Amino acid sequence: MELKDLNPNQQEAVRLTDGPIMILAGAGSGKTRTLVSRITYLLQDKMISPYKLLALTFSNKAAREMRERVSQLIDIELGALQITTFHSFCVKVLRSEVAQLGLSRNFTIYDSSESKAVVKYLLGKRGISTKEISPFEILNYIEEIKNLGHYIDRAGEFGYEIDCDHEFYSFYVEYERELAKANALDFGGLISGVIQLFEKFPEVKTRYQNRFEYLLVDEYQDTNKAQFELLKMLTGKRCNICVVGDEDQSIYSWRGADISNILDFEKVFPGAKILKLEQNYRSSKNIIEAATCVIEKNSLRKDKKMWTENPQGESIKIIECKDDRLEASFVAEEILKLKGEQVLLTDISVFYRTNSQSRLIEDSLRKKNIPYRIIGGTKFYDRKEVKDMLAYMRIVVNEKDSLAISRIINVPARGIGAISLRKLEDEAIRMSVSLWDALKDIVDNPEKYLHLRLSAKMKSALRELVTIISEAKVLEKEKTSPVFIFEKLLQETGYLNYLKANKDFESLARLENLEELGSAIKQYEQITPSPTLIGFLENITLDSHVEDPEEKQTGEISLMTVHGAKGLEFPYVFLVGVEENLFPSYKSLDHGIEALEEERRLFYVAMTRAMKSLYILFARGRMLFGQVKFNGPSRFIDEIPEHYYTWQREGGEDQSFYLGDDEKYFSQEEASYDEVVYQVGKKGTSKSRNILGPKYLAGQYIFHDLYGEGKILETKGTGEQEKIVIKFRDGAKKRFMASMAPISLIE
DNA sequence: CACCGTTAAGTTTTT
DNA sequence: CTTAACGGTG
Repeated sequence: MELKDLNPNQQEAVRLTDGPIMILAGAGSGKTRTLVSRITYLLQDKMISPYKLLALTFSNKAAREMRERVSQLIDIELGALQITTFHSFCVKVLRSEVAQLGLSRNFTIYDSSESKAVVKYLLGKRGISTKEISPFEILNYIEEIKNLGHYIDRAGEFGYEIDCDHEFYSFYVEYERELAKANALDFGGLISGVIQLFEKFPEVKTRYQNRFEYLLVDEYQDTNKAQFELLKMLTGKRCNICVVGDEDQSIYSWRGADISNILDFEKVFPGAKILKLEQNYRSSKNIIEAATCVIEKNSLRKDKKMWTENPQGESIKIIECKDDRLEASFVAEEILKLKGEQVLLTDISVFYRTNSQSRLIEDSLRKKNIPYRIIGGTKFYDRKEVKDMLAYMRIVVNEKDSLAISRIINVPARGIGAISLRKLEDEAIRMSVSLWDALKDIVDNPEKYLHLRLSAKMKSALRELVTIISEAKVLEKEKTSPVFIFEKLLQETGYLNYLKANKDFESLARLENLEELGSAIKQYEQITPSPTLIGFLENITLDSHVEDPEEKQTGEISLMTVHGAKGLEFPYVFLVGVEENLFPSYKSLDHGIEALEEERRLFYVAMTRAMKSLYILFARGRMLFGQVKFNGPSRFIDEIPEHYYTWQREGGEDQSFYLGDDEKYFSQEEASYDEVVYQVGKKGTSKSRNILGPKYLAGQYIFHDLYGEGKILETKGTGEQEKIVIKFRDGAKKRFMASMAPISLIE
C-alpha cells in the first residue's frame, strides 16, 4: 500500500498496528486521512479480516465519512467491517444479547426530552413542583452517574464513588425502574448496559474480545468514563487499541467527556506509544501561530505544538463594531465584497457562540439577498407534531412504552385529559401491568372497571385508540412497509384531520413537517435492506440528521455555532460576538479555571477552522435579554499577539446608539446618554479606545468603599442609568447604579 | 378540559 | 426580547 503521501509521523501512526497507541492529532493535521490509511493498511497489508476490526466514532456523519473513504481506497468486501458510533455499536450488542439483562430486544431508546418527561413524572408522583426542584438538576445528576458507567447494584471496584445518600439518588433508582418498565434505555444506558452485560456475563465479553482484534477510536478526547471502560473491556489483554484525539479540541466536557482519558492514557495502558501529528495542512501560518498562542494559555494539555509549511497569509481581522446590528451588517457587507472577488459562498462561514445570535446575522443576510443555511439549530425531530407521530410509532413497536402512550392519548383531543390519564395510570399500577395492557383490558372487559366510572365517550375513544394501535402492531409483525403504517396512523388517529381543520399558518407548517417525516421514512426504506419501523425509530434517535454542509453545494454560506463547526473547515470564517460574558460565556466564568479553559479550546477550534481568512468581530453594545449590555472585547482577543491582526473600527463613535434608520430599540431618553466619554487603555499598547457608552466594562476591577475589591461581571445602560454587577472577594454579587455607588477603578 | 395571562429565566448538544 | 411553564379562570 502507498504510504508516501503521508508524512513520517502519519506513516508511523499507520504502521504501529499492535499494542496501545495514542495519536494526538492537532487541528487540520490530516487525522482522518491517517485513520483511513490505518484501516486500509490493516485490511490490505496485514490481511486482517474486516470482521475483526472495530472503529468507533461519536457522530454518524464521521462514521459514514470514514467508511466511504475506506471503500474508495480498497476493493474488499466491507460488509462485516464495523465503523460505527459508540451508541449504535452498543445498540447492536444489546439487541442481540439483551435478553440476559431482562429487556426484550424491541427496546426503545429515549432521547433527553423523553428522559426529562420521566423525571417530571417522578416529581409529579411525589407531589414536588418543578419549581422546587428543577427536573434538569435531577437529570444532570442521573446523567453524571451514568456517564461514569454505573448501573444499579454494580459490585466491585470501579474507580469512582457513588453517594447513595445523595438527595437525588432515590430519583436515579426510580428513574431506572421506570425505564426498565417501559422497556427503554436512554443514551447513557446504552453504554452502561453493555458494561453491565460484560461484567455479568464474562463469556459474552470474551466473545467480543475475541472477535475485535483491532480497535480504533476517533475523537478520543470526547469519551466519557463509561465509554473508556467499555474500551478497556473490549481490548482485553491484547490491547490493540488505537485512539486518536486532540485535547485542545475537547469541547464537550459538560456532557461527560473526560479529558483525563487522554491525559492519563499512558497510565492505564502501560507501554502505550504516543504519537503527535503537529503539522497543519489547513490554515495559513498566521492563523496557526495566533491560535497556538491562545491555546498555550491552557494548563490542562499535553505538550504539543502545531506548525505549518503553508504561507504566512493575511492578518487576522479584528473588527470592533459599535453594536450587534452593525456587526451583522458588516458581515453581510463583507461577504458581498468577497463574492465580488469571485469567492464561492460555500467557502464562507459565520460562527457564533449561541444559537440566538444567528437571528441578527440572518436578518442582514436576507436584506442583502445572500443565501445561507443554518447547520444545526432546532431539530426537525424535536417538533411537537413529529414527536407525536413518533410516539404513536413507538407504541406500535414497544407497547410497554407508557411514556409514548401518555404523550398521545389525548392528541388529537379525545376527551382524555390529565386527570383521566392519571386515573388510568393508577389503575395500571394497581394491577401491576403496563398502561397498554390496562387499556386493552378496559376495552375488552369494561364490566371489570365500573369503579373507574369512565364516560361512554371516553370508553369509545379508548376502544378506537386500542384498535388502531393493535392493527398497526399486526402490520408491524408482518413486516409491512413502515411508510404504510405511518400513513395509516396519521389517517386513523385523526391527526391529519386535526391539523387540516385549522387553517392557520402554524398548522400548515406542521402538515409540511409531517410530510417531511413521511419522506424521511420513505428514504430510510430505500436505503435500508430490510426496513422496519423499529429500525427507523432507532435511526432517528441515534442519528441527529444534521445536514452536511458539503452535501448541497448550492452556493450558500453556512451559519453555525462554534460547537457545530468542529471537524469542518472553511477558507473564510467570520467569528462574531467575541465579547466577555458571551465568549467566554458568562456561565463558564463562574465555574473556575476548567470551564474557562474549555471556552478557550472552543475559541481555538473556531480559529483553526479558517484556512485563509479569519474575521473576529465584537460589538461594544449588544442587545441581550432585552437590554443593551456593554461587555467589552473577549479576553481571548487580548491573548492573540498584536502582530497577527489588524484592528478595524466600524460604526464611528459620535452617533448615539442605534439611532440608525429603522431602529426603535431605544427611547429618546436612553439614546441621549451616550455623552459620557471614557477610556479603556490597554497597558502598553497604543490602542486606547475612546468609546462613548458606559463608564465600566465587564472584567474590570474596582474598589468599593464599603465592600472592598471586586470584579465587574456585567454592565448595562449608560450614563445615570448605568447599572453594574460586581462580584466581591467573598463571592457576594451586588448590583449598583454606577453613578451613585462609591466605587473606583483599580488599575 | 382548554385557554390565557403571568412569571421567570435565558450556553454549548456528536448520541 | 424571547420562550417555556405554571396557575387561575371560563
